This record gives sequence, C-alpha cells and structure tokens, in this order.
Amino acid sequence: MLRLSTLFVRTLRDDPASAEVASHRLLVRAGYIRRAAPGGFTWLPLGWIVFRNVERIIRDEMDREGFQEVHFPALLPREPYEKTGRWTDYGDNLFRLKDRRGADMLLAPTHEEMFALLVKDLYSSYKDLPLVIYQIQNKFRDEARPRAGLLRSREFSMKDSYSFDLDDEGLQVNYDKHRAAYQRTFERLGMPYVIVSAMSGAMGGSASEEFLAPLPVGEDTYVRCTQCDYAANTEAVQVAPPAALASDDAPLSRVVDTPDTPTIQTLVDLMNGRADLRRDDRDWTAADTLKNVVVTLRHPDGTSTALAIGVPGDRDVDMKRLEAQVAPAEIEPFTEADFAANAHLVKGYIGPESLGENSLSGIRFVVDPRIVDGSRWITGANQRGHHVVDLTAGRDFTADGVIEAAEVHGGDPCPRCGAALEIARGIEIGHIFQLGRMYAEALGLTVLDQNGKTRVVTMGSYGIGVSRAVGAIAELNCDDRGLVWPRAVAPADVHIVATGKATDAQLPAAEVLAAECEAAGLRVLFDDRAGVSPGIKFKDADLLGVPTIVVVGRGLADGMVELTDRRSGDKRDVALTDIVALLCTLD
RNA sequence: CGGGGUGUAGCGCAGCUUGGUUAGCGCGCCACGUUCGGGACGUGGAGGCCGGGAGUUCAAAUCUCCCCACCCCGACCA
Repeated sequence: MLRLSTLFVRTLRDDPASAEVASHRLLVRAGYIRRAAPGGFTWLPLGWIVFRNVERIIRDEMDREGFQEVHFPALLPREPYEKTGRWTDYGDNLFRLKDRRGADMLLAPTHEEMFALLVKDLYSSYKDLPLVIYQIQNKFRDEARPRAGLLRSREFSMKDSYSFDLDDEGLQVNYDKHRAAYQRTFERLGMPYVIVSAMSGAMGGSASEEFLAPLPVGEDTYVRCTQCDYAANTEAVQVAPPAALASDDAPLSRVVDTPDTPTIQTLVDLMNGRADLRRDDRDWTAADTLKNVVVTLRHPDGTSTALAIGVPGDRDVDMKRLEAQVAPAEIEPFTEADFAANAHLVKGYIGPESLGENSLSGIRFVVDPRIVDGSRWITGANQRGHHVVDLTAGRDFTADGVIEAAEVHGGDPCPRCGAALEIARGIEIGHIFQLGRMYAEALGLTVLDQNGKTRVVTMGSYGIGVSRAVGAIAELNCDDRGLVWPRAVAPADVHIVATGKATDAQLPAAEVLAAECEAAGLRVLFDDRAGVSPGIKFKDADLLGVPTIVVVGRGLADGMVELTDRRSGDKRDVALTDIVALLCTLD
C-alpha cells in the first residue's frame, strides 16, 4: 500500500516554468519525475511504478513469443561499431568517451553490433536458428535538442530485440511475430497507434515500419489514406508516378526572355501575363515548372558533394525526406560561396542542361518521380533572366536518377488506391526493421547450413521506447486537472481519500477499507494525511491520475462512500459494505 | 548549429528601463492556535553569493563585455 503521508512525492501547485508539453508538465507537477540532467530524468516512486508497469507489459509480450531476455553493458568498445561503420555514421549523436588508457568507448545508442557478436560467439550451426533475444536497457544519444520531457531525452530506456535467421523467410516470420507482439503491447498499454511504412535511416536494412502514437506534439509527420489502409511516414511515402508520355509530338523547346523572375511565382505571373507565352487552354501554374534545388551533402567521412534535385515548382524539397534518402550523409545549404565556385550554375535560373554527372558542372542531378519521360517543363535556361519552355524529359534531358524528396501535400493521391492522403503528426513509439545481412556480414556472423556451406545470418531489429511510452501514455491520457492513467499502467487501482478531522471516524474507516482493498488484490494509494484540507486531497487525487477514486467522507455516517471515475468524472455513492466487491469488478 | 526567450528562496514570479535604505510578493516549509467536501485562517519564524566571471562607478540584482545553463521554434530520432 502506498501511503501519501510517507510517500516520497511532492506535488506542485504551479506548472514548472520549463515544461511546455502536457505530459512533461503533469509528470513533474504530480511528482512522477524530476529533471536531473539535460535530457535526463530521475524517476520518483510513483513514476518508477508506472515505468515498471509499462516495462512488464512489454516484457510479457516478448516472453509470450518465446523471445529470451539478456542484458548488455551500455558502455561499449569502439571496434564493433567501427566494423559496421556506425562509429562515424552515427555522427554527433553518439556519446563517445575515452578510458584511462585512451581507448575509445561509447555509450550504446542501440545494440545491433553487440547482439550479432554475442550470437557469433556462441552459435555456429543452422540448427541453432531461429533465435530472438532482447533486452530492456538504457540507451544514450546525444540529441541536438532534448525536449518535451520523456518524449525526447538523451538517456532513455528501450526494449530492443534482435532476430537471427538463416534466410529471408525466417526473418519475415520473426518480423511478423514482433509486429503482432507490438500490436498487443500497445493495446494493453492503452495507447492508440498507427503503423506506418518508414525509412531505415542510420539503421540500414530494407523493410521497416514505425508504430506512431498520434499526437500533435509528435515530431513525425505521416500520411494516411482516407480510403484504404495505406499509411506511411512522409519520409517513406512513395509517389505514384504518372504514366510516361510520348514525346514525339511535343513541341520543340525554346528559350524565352523572362527578366526579373528569380522565383517560381514571379515566373508564372510573367508567363500568364505575356501574350507570346500565355497558354490557350488554361493558365500556367507552378506545377508546370521544374524547380532545381542544389544542396551540399556532408558525408560521415567529412567530404562533401553537391546534389541537384528537380521537383515540380509547386512543391518545395522536404529536407527530412531528402535526408532520409541520402543518409548517412547530412544536408547543408548550397551557399553563395558554393555558387561562386561553380561557374556553370546561374542562381535562380538553374536548368537541367547545366546539371548531371556528364554536364559541365558535373553535379549529380536527381528528379522527383513526377518528372516522367515525355513530361514538359518550364525551367531555368542557365542564363540570368531566361527560362526554357517545353523542355521535355527523356528527349531534352535525362536525370541521373529519381529521388523521393518533394514535399508531400494533404490531398496527394494515395500510391496504393489513388484516393486523397491526409497528413497527421505522431510520435514514434516503436520501430521494426528487417536488417538483412549487412550487420552479420560486417561482423562475420555466419553459420553452416545443412550442406556444410557457410551462410551469412539474416537479422532483424525491433525497438520500443519504454520511457518514451510512459511520456506518450501520459500525453494521451490527461486533462486540465491532471493525469488519467489507463489501469494497466496506473501506479494504483484505487486512490482512497479520507476527509474530515484527524479525530473523526473517516480516517480509521478509510484505513480499514484500504486494508480490505489490498487483501482483495487491489493496488491501493491511500491519502492518509492528517490535517490536510479536503480540497488539497481532491486536487492531488485528480492530478495523480489513479483511475478510480474513493472518498471516505461525510457520507460515512450513513455507511456510504463516494466512488469517482477519474476519466469521466462520474460520481456515485456506494455502501461501504459493497465497495470492495464493486472495485474488484472495475477495469 | 541557426533564430527567439529566460536565469532573483524549494516552486511560481516582481524589482532591472532611470544604479542608491535591510531585495520583495504568492505558494510551500517550521511552531502554536482555529478550521475541516474542491488548493482555509491568524500569530510568530526559517530560508538568497540576485546563474558565473571580468569591468564601469563612491555605490551594481540593475549599466558594459565574456562565459554557462535552461526553455521554445527550425535541421536529427525510440
């Protein structure tokens, strides 16, 4: 039984000044967590109970699939991460340190390498596979900007599991098992979620899906189809390209004089305003133009290359999408100095003819999938004040490749069924990856198959942010008065409040009731504080967010107590003699 | 890393523009008394290197410069 008279907790009357999002504010105010370091939090007793409840549910669903729990150190040597390239690929996000002998160490951001090496250490036969092992452990990432309390911290708890299979079919089985286990887990945690196709990012590998909690404070933007069940992180959206057009009858391209048109809008306005350029059938729009954006790619090894991206002029290049495509390279803007250094680029009037690996500039040129063969564009003519009209893809220019980097707009067609997509925000609470063989290959994880042949093991990796889940659950379950925990993770089943003076009958009666509840298997938080006014106790009960509140108060004289559902606020009087049995039936 | 903001008692804040008593308010905390169903009241207390350093000045929370920390918005991720 938790007794508020002695529990190590202090609720705050005012919102902490440094907390913006609801979950952060309320978790601090209700005394669940305290900030201890930039991006680091201390769990107080109530918070730690919730944390362990979440952890237990996650573990339970892992164990149910027959996955086995292990535990690694968080402090690791450099070598394995060197072998997979992640010592450099992780960039500044990796916490690096040196031991007393000057050897490079790191605080693990995730554990693919160590798991692969552990399996290599112990297993060598196909008969040992498949295998799934997991751990629940703290991870460290030197985030550029920790924020929103538990939703984005630099040290956080993650359940990470890893599957090891002989082939892709086996990987698919374990991937599907995780997917199902995650669905059960989030349902038990009382969390709404969406599964979206995702990019693998620094993790590498092929297929991956994210579990997002739909929250406006989330940092991920995703799309979902208004008709079918397609959903994807915007980073991973695959544009459905229009069919290629025949270019035989397309008019020849011509360069036109377009003074003072450095932006798409000024260009379109000028084209529509001039008799010699106007279209007969309709006005020109930004979508008729081809915008060519040049950026600098900063590679993990420190070198840089330029990249040009061609997108329809009604869309910007989405830096997040672009970055996902070029990972592990990072994007930097193309500066004035960069333009000055490349005489073939005319800022504001860059056209395909100056781009491409075989062009004078030598800059790699990739285009949006909408730039199909036969499509005709208004685009830069590589001379100040000039554009080219009817430049036709496939006939007049050819890109070095295709890239998914254009902004996704609400209303864009679903790549699966063509209906409109809608855009929403969410926070990533789980991610499942089919890694394939890249880690095993880099680290030499092989087994012998039936024929005595060496086979590289196929891996998957699967993560759930445990501490983040606590934050997301709080964010999804709160109101203006405080937290409202789902029962499965709540620090208690029932919050018993005794009102009245210390000498009144309520306190001893509540004491008896609390003991009875506990004997009946209920987890009890008992506000047994003497000399604290009822108002304070009620406010605290609302703030702390235990799903059911029982007040032993003035109705006691008639043998009644008051039962309140924290979420709905519904109150009703119940006979003291019936209350325990009733509480046991609540869910 | 870029932009914006904030650092004064455990928490929330005022004071700073225009330098000048002993640095203030609310909450919380301690003691005593009253009160007791939605953050009660009285009386008396404790608690501060005004983020740090350097400077200007007879005099700095207040003016100047340099650091540091935190928060928010953008570029990164469970």
